[in-house]
Amino acid sequence: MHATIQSQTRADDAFDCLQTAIVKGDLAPGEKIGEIELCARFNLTRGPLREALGRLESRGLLVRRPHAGVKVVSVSADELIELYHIRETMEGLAARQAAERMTDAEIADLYATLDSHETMIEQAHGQAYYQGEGDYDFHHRIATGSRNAKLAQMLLGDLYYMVRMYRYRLSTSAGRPHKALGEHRRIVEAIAQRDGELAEFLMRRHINAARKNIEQKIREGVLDI
Amino acid sequence: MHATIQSQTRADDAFDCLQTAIVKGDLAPGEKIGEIELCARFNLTRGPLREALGRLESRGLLVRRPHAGVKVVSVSADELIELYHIRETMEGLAARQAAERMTDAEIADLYATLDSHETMIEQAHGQAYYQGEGDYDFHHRIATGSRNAKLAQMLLGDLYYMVRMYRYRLSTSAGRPHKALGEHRRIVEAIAQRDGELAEFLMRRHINAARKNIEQKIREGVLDI
DNA sequence: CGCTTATGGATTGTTGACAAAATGGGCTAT
DNA sequence: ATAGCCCATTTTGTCAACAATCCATAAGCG
Repeated sequence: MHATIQSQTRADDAFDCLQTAIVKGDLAPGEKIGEIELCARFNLTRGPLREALGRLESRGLLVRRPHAGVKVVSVSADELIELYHIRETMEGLAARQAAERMTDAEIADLYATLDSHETMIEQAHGQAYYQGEGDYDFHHRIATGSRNAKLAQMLLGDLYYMVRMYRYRLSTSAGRPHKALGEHRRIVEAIAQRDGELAEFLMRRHINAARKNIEQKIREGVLDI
Repeated sequence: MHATIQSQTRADDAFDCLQTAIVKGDLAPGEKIGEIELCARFNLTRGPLREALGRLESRGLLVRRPHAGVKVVSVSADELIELYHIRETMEGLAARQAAERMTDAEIADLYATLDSHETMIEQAHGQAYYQGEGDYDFHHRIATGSRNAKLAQMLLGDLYYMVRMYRYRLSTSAGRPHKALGEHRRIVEAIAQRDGELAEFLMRRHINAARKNIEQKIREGVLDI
C-alpha cells in the first residue's frame, strides 16, 4: 500500500499517508514512532516527513515533545464524548446553513446518497460500510453544503479524523444503522424544505443519539479506550 | 523585534513569529511572501521555516499553491461574519461547560479580570485595550475553563487568531466596550451560579451582538475588507 | 543494596547544497 | 500591434551530511 501516486508534493503524500495510517489504526494510539522508521515505511526522506509531522501535530493527531520524538495521540473515553459535544453544535450550525444555501442539485445528490446507503444496508447488512464511509459521506456533504469555509475546514480537517480514528474499532449496535438512516432522511427532508431551524434541531438530536450510543458502549465495557 | 528567546526549537520560534506577524498585520492579508525573504526577516534557515509554514497553512492562516509560494490568507467580509457564526455555537458550548466545570478559584479569577477591565475602560477610555486584549483574555479563560481540550484548541488555536487578525484594524463603536463589559459580567454571574443553560444563552447573545456590530460597520463602509 | 550520576548511543533538530517547477520577459509570427 | 510561444531566472521542493539534545545503561558512592 505504498501510495506512489505522487499527487502534488512529497510532503503532501507523507501527510496523507500518515493521516490515513493513524485513522485506520495502522499506527496505534499512544504508539511512539521514530522518524527514520517512518521514512523507511513510506519511502520518504526526513525533510518532507518532518513537514508532514508538523502539520499532523498542529491538527492534534500527533503529540510531539521536543527532542524526544512524536507519538500518536491517544484519546480517552471522556475526550471522545467531548468530541461529540463539539460535533453536536458545529454540525447543527452546518445543517442550518446547508438548508439555507445548498443548491437543488446538491440536495438531489444528497437524496441519491441516502438511497445508495439504504441498499447497502439491506444487501450486505452493510453495517460496516454504513458505519464507516457512508455516514462520513453524509456528514461530509452537509459540511461542504454549508458554504461556510472555515466550518467545513474544522469539521472535515480536524474533528472527523479524530472521530474516525475510533469509529474503525467501534462495532455498531444492532439496529443503529437503520435508525441512523431514518434520522439522516429526516434531516435531508428538512433541508429540502429549506427549514434551517428544523434541520439544526434534527442534526443535533442525531448526533446526540450517536453520543448516547457510544456512552452506553463505554458503560458496557465494550470499548476499552 | 527579533525574538531571540530561543524558546524550544527554531521551528516553534518561526511559528510564533509568523503567527503574531500575521495577526498584528505586519504581514498584510493577501501579501505574497517568499521564503528567502522571510528567512532574512526572522534570522532563520529554510528548514524550520518551511515546517512553520506548513503548520500555519494547516491552521488556515496561510494558503499555499505548490511550487508557487505562500500568501497570507485574506478573509472576505462574508467569511468574517461566518467566523462569528461559528464562535456563537462553539463559545456557547464552552460557556455551558465552563459553568458546569470551572473551579471556584477560576471563577474568582474571572471576577477579578472583569474588575480590572472595568478600571481599564474608565481610566483611559481604554477602548483599545478592552477591544484588543481584554476581550480576548475573557474568552480565553472561558474556553480553557470548559475542560474540553479539543474545543479549547479549536477556539484558541484556530478561530481566535483569525478573528484577531481583523480586530486589530477594527475601530470599536462608541458605547460598545461598556455594553460588552456588562454582557461579560452577566455571563460570569451565570457561571458562578452554575447555570449552564443561561451561560450558553448569554454567551450566544453576546457574540451575536458583536457580529451585528460588525455587520453594521461593513454596511457603513467603515470596514474595507 | 539503593540512589545518584556520568557516559555512550541513538534520535532529533538544523544546515547548506542540489534538482524541479513556475512566473515573467522577450521574441516571433500572424 | 497583438497574441502565442519559448527560454531564462527565480523560487520552491528535496536531499544528505552535521550538530545538539535526550534516554538508557552502567558505574560509583552513600
